[in-house]
Amino acid sequence: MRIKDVAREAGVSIATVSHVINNTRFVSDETRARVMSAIERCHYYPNANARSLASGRSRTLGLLISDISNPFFPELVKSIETAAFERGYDVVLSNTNYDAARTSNYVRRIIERKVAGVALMTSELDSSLIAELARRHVSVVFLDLGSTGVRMSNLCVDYAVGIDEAIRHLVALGHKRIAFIGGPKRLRSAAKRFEAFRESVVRHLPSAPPPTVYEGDFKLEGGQRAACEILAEEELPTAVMAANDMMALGALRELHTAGLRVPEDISIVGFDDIAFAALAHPPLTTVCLPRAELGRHAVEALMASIEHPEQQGIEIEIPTYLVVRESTASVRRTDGREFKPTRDAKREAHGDEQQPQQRR
Amino acid sequence: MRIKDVAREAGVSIATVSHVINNTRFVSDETRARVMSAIERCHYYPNANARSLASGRSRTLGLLISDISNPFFPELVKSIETAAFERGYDVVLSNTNYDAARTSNYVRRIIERKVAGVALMTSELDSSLIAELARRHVSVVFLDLGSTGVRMSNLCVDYAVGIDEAIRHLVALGHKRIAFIGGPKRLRSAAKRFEAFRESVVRHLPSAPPPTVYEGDFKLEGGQRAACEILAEEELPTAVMAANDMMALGALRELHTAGLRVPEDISIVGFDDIAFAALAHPPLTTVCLPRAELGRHAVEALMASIEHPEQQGIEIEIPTYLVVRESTASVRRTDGREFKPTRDAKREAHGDEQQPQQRR
DNA sequence: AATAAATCTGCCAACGAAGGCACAGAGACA
DNA sequence: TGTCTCTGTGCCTTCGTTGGCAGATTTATT
Repeated sequence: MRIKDVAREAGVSIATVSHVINNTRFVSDETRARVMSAIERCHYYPNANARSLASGRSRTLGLLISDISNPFFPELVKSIETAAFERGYDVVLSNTNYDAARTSNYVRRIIERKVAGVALMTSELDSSLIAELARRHVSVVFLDLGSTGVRMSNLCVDYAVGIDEAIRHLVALGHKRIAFIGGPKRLRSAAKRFEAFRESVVRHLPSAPPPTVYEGDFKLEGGQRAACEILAEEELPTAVMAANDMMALGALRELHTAGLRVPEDISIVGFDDIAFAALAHPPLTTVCLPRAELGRHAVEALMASIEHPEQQGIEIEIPTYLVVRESTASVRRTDGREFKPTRDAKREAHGDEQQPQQRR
Repeated sequence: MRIKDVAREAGVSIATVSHVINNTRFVSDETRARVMSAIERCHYYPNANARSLASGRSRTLGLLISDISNPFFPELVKSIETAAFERGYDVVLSNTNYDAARTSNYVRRIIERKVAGVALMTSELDSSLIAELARRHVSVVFLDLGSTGVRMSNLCVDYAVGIDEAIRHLVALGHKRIAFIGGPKRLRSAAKRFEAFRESVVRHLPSAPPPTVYEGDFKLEGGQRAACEILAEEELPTAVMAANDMMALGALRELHTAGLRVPEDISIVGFDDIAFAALAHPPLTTVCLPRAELGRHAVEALMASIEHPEQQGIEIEIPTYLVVRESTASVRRTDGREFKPTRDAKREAHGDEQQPQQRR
């Protein structure tokens, strides 16, 4: 069942069969029809490995993330996979598991496979690996990793818009003391989130005392620990913003077991809008990092740089936005009555509230 | 940077280089060392496509699931990917998205790629596709799809053990009226879960009235709808078991908004033990389907059938087990006092309570 | 009718590595 | 010294496509 058999069956040359399959040069309708029917009759499936060898590229995209079981990733992976599928590309998934050795091993495999492009979203990548990918002419798109000097595509998450929306939302609800639970400082994404928070608070609460900041680990436990610290403060904040939803959820749990009611006693805002967020109790107000969109853009950027290797280095900004749910509410005034929210606080955020599905 | 260059650099033949790389025939230590250093000096990365073409097999595993964003899958994918990585295989991920056309497209691609093996866990697979895979000599392992007649490996989830544990747990807590929220009847896995439930109830509550059964959709909404129906009953059950966690979570939410306290007023048991389960409020008692184990076994079975194509058709049972959290408690007696639980109810389940992580 | 310009198709050399076949050289043994 | 058996390597075909080059046929042009 090789192309040769199809050619014989159709009474044409191998080249012609190849060209009708790939649409790579004109073939008359009549010949094309003969070839098609021969392909059908032979149950011919082209050998992808032979094609890749001959053409030098495989119709494959690499996807290098840290851990698919981190609830941030599945949606991203799905959208990338879907976009790739539509373009005839397959996706090979690689979890670095936060392990540098493993990561470099993956990079090697990606190169050996002549993968057409890679989407990267893991901090385990040092510059030598990136240089290696560049040297081997693998198209690369960084997802929120900050530009790395190399002329490669880069999708940049705009943390500021969403976080600013969140702060405005809180301020409109009367909050003035807003604590922040950040991620590990060494991580770029954590730094960017914090910076956006800080600037926004300065802008909207210029006269308020500077917010207290706790360093978390982007995990549930970090949120819980931070919440404990918060609870130990003399004066509690009226709202807490966490740099990601897992920590927000951790804080939520901890504050709850401490007897505080959310949002009546304290408001919580998360970041990412993972599937859990909508299912939490109460459903979490959070800033959505639109991962499906990120994935789509990633594949588009990859395709562009595969097809036009000369014009590398696209930069795209992915905006974030607030999704208001039930973990935020008006701050209670010292006289026990509720703060009267301004109109801004009631405005609906444009989040599309999808519930995660379950079915097999 | 082809093997030819390495051969010249090392002063040996192409064949020798190939053989040191693949460890496929004896090479003297001295020659081997020369080759290794030449490989190093040349920064030689073997071309995976050429290797696959020449050998007829690519070191790739296919993974065909319905939807990675379904919280059931990420852990499974991770364990498969990890096990494959350790054996030098890459994983190409395919989401069928519950779409038959897409699925058959994927099967075609899998064949074209000369993938060494595929793990299947999606119901969008008709027998003609399976036959096609068999004809093209692709090793296949079914994950909980029921034996399909074909002589292929099959990992079978043993629902009965875990569900029986759950029912014993509930009965020990004094529950006698246990409702069941099932999955879509057409799905094999849903049928198996229900059957296990039914048998267990008959065994442990022989004199009780037959439990009421609600048909759900394996999604949050299905659980909510079922809970509504339950709330409309004249006599409420004291416990609800759902065929998966998403429905259990949906029911939990609905019962909660209806003013019922879980577990004080009604107990809930889920199935799967997805990451959400431990984060719910209250944390969900559920039957764990150990997906990491399932994934490991899948890869092992695949490797076995790749290396010994003659002895196909391995069958393995994956046990399930109860994880007791806080959504189940003693039933309240009609006199208002608590039912005194038997010792069985307090026994710790052997679940390893891992929190999902978040970090990038 | 001769010629030029399109159309359409075939031939064949890559692509990079695997693996069967064969052979040189070293040591064993007579 | 001749023969036999290992050991360790090299040569060369093969894997199934792609794509450059050129050839054959048809159609437009003068």
